Amino acid sequence: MLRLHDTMTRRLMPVEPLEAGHVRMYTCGPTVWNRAHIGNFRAFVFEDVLRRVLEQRFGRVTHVMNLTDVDDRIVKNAMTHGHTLEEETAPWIVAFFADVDALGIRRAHHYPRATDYIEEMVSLVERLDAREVTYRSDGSVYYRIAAFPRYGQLSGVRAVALVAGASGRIDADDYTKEDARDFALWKAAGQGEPGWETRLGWGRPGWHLECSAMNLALLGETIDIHCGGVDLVFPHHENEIAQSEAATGKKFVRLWCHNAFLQIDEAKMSKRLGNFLTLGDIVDGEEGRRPSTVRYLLAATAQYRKTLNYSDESLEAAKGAVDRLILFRDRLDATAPSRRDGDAVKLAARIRADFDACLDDDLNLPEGMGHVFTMVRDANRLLDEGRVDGPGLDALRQLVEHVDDVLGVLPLVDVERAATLSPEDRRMLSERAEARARKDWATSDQIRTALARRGILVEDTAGGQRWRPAG
RNA sequence: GGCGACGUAGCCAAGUGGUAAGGCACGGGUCUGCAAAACCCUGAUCGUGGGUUCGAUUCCCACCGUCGCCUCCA
Repeated sequence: MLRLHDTMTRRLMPVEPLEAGHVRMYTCGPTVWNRAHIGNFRAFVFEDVLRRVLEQRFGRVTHVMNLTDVDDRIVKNAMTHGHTLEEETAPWIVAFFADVDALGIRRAHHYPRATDYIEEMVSLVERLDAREVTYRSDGSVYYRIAAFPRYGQLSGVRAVALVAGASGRIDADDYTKEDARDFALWKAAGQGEPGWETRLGWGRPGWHLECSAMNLALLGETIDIHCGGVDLVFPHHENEIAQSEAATGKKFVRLWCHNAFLQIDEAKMSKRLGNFLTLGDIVDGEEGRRPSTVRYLLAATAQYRKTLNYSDESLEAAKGAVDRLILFRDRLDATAPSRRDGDAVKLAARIRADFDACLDDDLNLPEGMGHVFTMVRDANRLLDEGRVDGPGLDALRQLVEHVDDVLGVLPLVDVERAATLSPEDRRMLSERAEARARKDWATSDQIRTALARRGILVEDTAGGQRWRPAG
């Protein structure tokens, strides 16, 4: 049984969807004001792994991820550039999906944009008005935290302990609120600023409102799982709870999952600190890293609730792990069944059970991969000894497929390989094969060296030469 | 100041009340025309100090260190 750490109760909770065989999941998506960096993608990759496990266990998942396409930064940039909001965000949305695809992240079923749900948000505010948890000030609408006694339950942040501006991230004077803890549901917009003329007046939605409104519209009043980075626990998710539960009177989320940060040079990777890298930086940079390596690093290097360190060495190690796995898959594909049987079927069954158990235990993919690599060693030994028969090969192949159904790196490697070989590379490979056929080692080695400089590693096997991309 | 997380071999990182997975790197070996891959061998007593226990890296306390959240950052 799959169990996940629930932020609300702070314990492992079994996943039991409200509707049998159908999990409803909402994950906080990007604010499209800039290109998302790989720290952001740690969250999206984690959520993708979760989604894949949920699909294995429950069959059906409805996954919603919002695109926040209106916020203070977007408004500011749009005005600076003379863009509409849509013009300002369009390129970043395109870039986001390019990275999602490059990292093999399964696309959510819905990517609602905040700006497409203005009416839903206005209605939600009206419902909150009816519950008397709102108030007006300077044309904006605020949520009165004092009216929601459960406030703070998710984050453990006690109301009294909150110090306005303690993080140094906001100028508290910018807001005219009754209480520093209150937050804007609807923000009055100035002349010439982007906004919407609505029943709440001229303005734009506050940050948290969209998630409550779109959850309600696409998944219903109570959802099974809601995910995001730990930084969203407070205030974002706390505020979502306050909005949603005050409006519906029902439990909003049954299980809250939050992933830890990606760290670089002993600090959280973030736009604000300027210590961030995008997928493009890594893939197009000098090292020429591959998306499959980045995915492995983000998905399988550390358990999702542990801080993960980014460094060139950790990328190198991730690459090594991907190589080991892909070479093993290749070997299985290239191997003919032997007569003798070394119990590979039993080995595969045992490792599969171990792997699944690790994932069931709060998605511990790093531990699961430990079992997988133990299997790779044992299976390679059996293959060396010629002790894997037909059923054994099938079982091992199916196991690799089962593992990668969660890990998701093998298809990326296949794409990378297809894109790596130029016509010139192909010509050199066939020349080398010919040289080898006539035992012209000098020419053969020379071409191998030349290909290596072009990023193609060639190696010889009993079945002929094979190659793989370096980097 | 409030709340929380973490500290395991050169690096990354699992894990357990009974003497510690896996990946990368390093060294030796088998195999190979050479190399690669693969396989074999080799490395840590788990931040520090106490406590509980027959026994703790794993539970408790203190301390040291690192990191995060505390209003629009995944």
